[in-house]
Amino acid sequence: MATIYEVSKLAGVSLATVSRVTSNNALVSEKTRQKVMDAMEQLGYRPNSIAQSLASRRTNSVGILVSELHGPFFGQMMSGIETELRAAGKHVIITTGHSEEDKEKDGIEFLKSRNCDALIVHVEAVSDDYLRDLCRGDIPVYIMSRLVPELEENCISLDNELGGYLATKAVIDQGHTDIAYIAGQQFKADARNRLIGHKRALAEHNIPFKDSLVYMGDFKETGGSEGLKHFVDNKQSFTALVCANDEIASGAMTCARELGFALPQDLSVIGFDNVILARYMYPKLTTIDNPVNEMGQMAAKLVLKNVYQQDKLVIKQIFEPGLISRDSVLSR
Amino acid sequence: MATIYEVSKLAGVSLATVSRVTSNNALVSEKTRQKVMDAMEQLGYRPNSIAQSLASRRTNSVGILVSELHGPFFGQMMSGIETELRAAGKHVIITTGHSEEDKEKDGIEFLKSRNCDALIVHVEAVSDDYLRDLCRGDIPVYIMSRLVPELEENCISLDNELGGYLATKAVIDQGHTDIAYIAGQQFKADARNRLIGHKRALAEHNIPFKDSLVYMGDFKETGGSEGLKHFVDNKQSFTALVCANDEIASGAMTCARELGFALPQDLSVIGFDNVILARYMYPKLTTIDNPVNEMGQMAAKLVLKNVYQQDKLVIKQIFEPGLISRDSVLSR
DNA sequence: TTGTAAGCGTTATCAG
DNA sequence: CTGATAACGCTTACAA
Repeated sequence: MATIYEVSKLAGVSLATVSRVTSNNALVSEKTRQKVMDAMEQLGYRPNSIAQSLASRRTNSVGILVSELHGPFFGQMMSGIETELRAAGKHVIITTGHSEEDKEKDGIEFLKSRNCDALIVHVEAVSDDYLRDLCRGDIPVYIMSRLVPELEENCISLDNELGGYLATKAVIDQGHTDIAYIAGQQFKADARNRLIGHKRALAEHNIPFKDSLVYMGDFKETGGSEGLKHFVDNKQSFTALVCANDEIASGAMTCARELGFALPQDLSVIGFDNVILARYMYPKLTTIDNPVNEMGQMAAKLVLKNVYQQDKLVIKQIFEPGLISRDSVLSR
Repeated sequence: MATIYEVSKLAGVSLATVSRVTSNNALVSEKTRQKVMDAMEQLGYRPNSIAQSLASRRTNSVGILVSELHGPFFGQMMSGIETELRAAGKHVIITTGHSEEDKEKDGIEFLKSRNCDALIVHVEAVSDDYLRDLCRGDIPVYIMSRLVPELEENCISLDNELGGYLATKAVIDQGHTDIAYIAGQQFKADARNRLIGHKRALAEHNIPFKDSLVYMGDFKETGGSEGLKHFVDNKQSFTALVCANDEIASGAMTCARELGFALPQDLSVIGFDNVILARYMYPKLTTIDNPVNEMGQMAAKLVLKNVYQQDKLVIKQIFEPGLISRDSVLSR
């Protein structure tokens, strides 16, 4: 591979000048620029990004930490991030935290050791304090889908309370008043806020909140099936089921069918996230849109703006969820 | 951040010695090693990976090119690759090709410019010739889910012909003889081979192959719905539908239901890939397992072995698909 | 507008 | 087993 040295020789200019034309930021006369370009072309020169990084103290890489590499949620998120960053010539280094504290911290260390210019993390297990500490370090960190007090500037998040509210309101608007709720793990802020939104919707419509109609599950299919069984075992009666995410809804629907419910006639179900599989389910799932892809793009823009000085980018830090009506909620 | 220089000073040894203990490969006396370790500890020293790369001409990064970052198929694949590589202290730089020739080539160039030690690519649009050329270059390239003639050594692939055979055989074994098939785009080798397997299964069971029962679609939901409509519009009669992948199956099932079919009573459907959503569909989809996750791991092992000299790893280049029986195929 | 030269933080080669 | 010292390929003051 040709080096900048050979280019400078062939073009008959100094190293510095070649560097100037490649980085395209300093003033070089059109004539010399052309000479240099020709030489580069002729030698098939491509700058060595490692050497560039070492000298400029900038790697043009941003580290991404997600819980999992698979799953529609993270897929959308990474997709949004990568598209935006790639277009700007930056690359993403991706690693996983598996929603476990140790692994999340480990992933972050790993990324830091890789000299990323910035980090975009989706962490669930690590504490707010840890994050505040982390943000005090020398590498900029941006946080996805989580609003950390004192770190609002670094967060891209969804208004989960509103989402929870909208979900429950959607079934109330269809005439339901006996409404069960399967929640996510309450150590996760989004799960907590969605539940709060649920309660607000009930209160606003004068429907008394009953503990017996809430099941604390987790964000997985099994959470849904266990939740539904729990309600049935306890002889609760309800015509609508609000689920804290789509996977829960899927598990609950499968289970409901096994227990002999006709869907959506005997039971209306609403999810949250509008993850791809919501479209594939039967009946197609009514749910709350979580614009993860856009949020991913926005996180990328945030780093482009703050870290790479792309000043005119407009940033939006809090996103609003919206109702996606499909076939799983029936009017009473 | 402390540098190797400060460590060497504090430990009272030379740069070279510090380097020896960090890279842990040369012989250093236990005593000096300890001194150095202490100094590193005390300074919170972490080697600068960029400088290491520049000096050692090795980045410890492997470039991954997938068609999309979202979607269960690629999720599984990346997951397999990342887990394995991360455990070995290597990192992955991920980018996308969107199944378009230009973008795939572009992605590869991007990765090359990033000085990756190796590339693992899942490309669909680029020609075999291009890949053969690419492999002649100085950076090792490994190819996922595609068997390129003359490049067998660099490929990790699935026996798609066998998979296609197994899918069709599965419905034949359940007593079906009128079998429709919705294929994927025939410029993709896997789509072609699955169809060949389908034909072999028919032939082996003395079921005449009829052109009218094959629809050339694409690997998406819409391919499934269009295919099914096509057969119905042409008044074809069939009791089983074999789909070239799960998304096609999903589209076909949704469409079938809209057309008034009861599933699986009126129509048995089988998919291919055993992508996560297969579990979520109703009825749960019978399909062919495509062990993408394992294949991803294996690709990673291949680079660990060939590029990073982890010699004792055992490599398997061709994977076998298997039948996953669920609820969407009914016995006649 | 262009050139000179000093880093950037390591690894690797050679002596000792 | 340890130490000098020259790369690695580029960026960036500073000078001209």
